[in-house]
Amino acid sequence: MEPVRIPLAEPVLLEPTLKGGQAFRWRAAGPGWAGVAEGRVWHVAGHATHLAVTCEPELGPQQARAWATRYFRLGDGYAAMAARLRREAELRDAVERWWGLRLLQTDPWECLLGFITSIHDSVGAIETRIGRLCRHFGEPVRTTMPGARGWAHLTPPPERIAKAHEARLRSAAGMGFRARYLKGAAQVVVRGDLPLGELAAMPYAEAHEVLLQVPGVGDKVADCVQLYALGHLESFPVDRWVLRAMQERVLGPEAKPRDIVAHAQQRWGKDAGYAQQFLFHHYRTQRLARAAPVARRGKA
DNA sequence: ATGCGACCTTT
DNA sequence: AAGGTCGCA
Repeated sequence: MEPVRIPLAEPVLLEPTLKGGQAFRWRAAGPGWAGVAEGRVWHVAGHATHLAVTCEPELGPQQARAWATRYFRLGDGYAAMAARLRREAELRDAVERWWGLRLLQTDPWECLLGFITSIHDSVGAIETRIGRLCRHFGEPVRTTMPGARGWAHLTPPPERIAKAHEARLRSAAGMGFRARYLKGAAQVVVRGDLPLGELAAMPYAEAHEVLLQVPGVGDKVADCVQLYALGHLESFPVDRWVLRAMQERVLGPEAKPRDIVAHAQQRWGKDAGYAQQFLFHHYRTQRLARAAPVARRGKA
């Protein structure tokens, strides 16, 4: 399949976008990135001026283009958003350094599964765990995609997880205490009590309340699903990194997650989600780079 | 209402 | 020590 070329108005920084904790199934593959999403294996490469996309099973050019346009949120008016955020003192460095960092629009179930799996762990461990989960419970598909050649495994649907044994989710996938959450969430979805298809059309606050009823979903996971799958761009997921960044740079050490969300949403509105992504990525990469050499000596 | 420890496994 | 959630003081 000839790659579909998609012209870009603004650059897309693939590495921080695909490996920055929004999705967990992308790997470096030759000149670009290979990943599994929405029942297919994808390969995406790109530059400042265009994206080149292929997939298996193959898709027509218009459909592949439509997928990439949605997945990378190419219609968001990136330049205007980034220009607005760049005027904010606390965000300026982050926006300039990571111009081209994008928000993804992923599948709601894959996203929910990913962020329940992510609870209390590091990105590397999360990717390993999700890989194992998919290998053991997901449908295998043969692929010749560069970087993924051989067999890939699709994300197991809620029906599959709902009937899996919790003990196997723990041992085979390494899910630990999250096994109970994930199975519970899958059961809620299968039962029809979490209308994943309808959430995007609901207002932020309403969808948030619905998501909080799901086992394993608290404020942070709900906000991740709302931001990365439902297109609720005012979501502002507060994890350890964003908590530290906002406390250090904006609201002081006493600020609690609730205060931070409220502040971000009233200050940045529908740009809050992008603001969070810039802040998270900038702060995290800085801190990891600075902490790595020191960490070997012991506690900081 | 607010705060704190437990929770599985892996990096 | 790690991208939280839950349940109980």
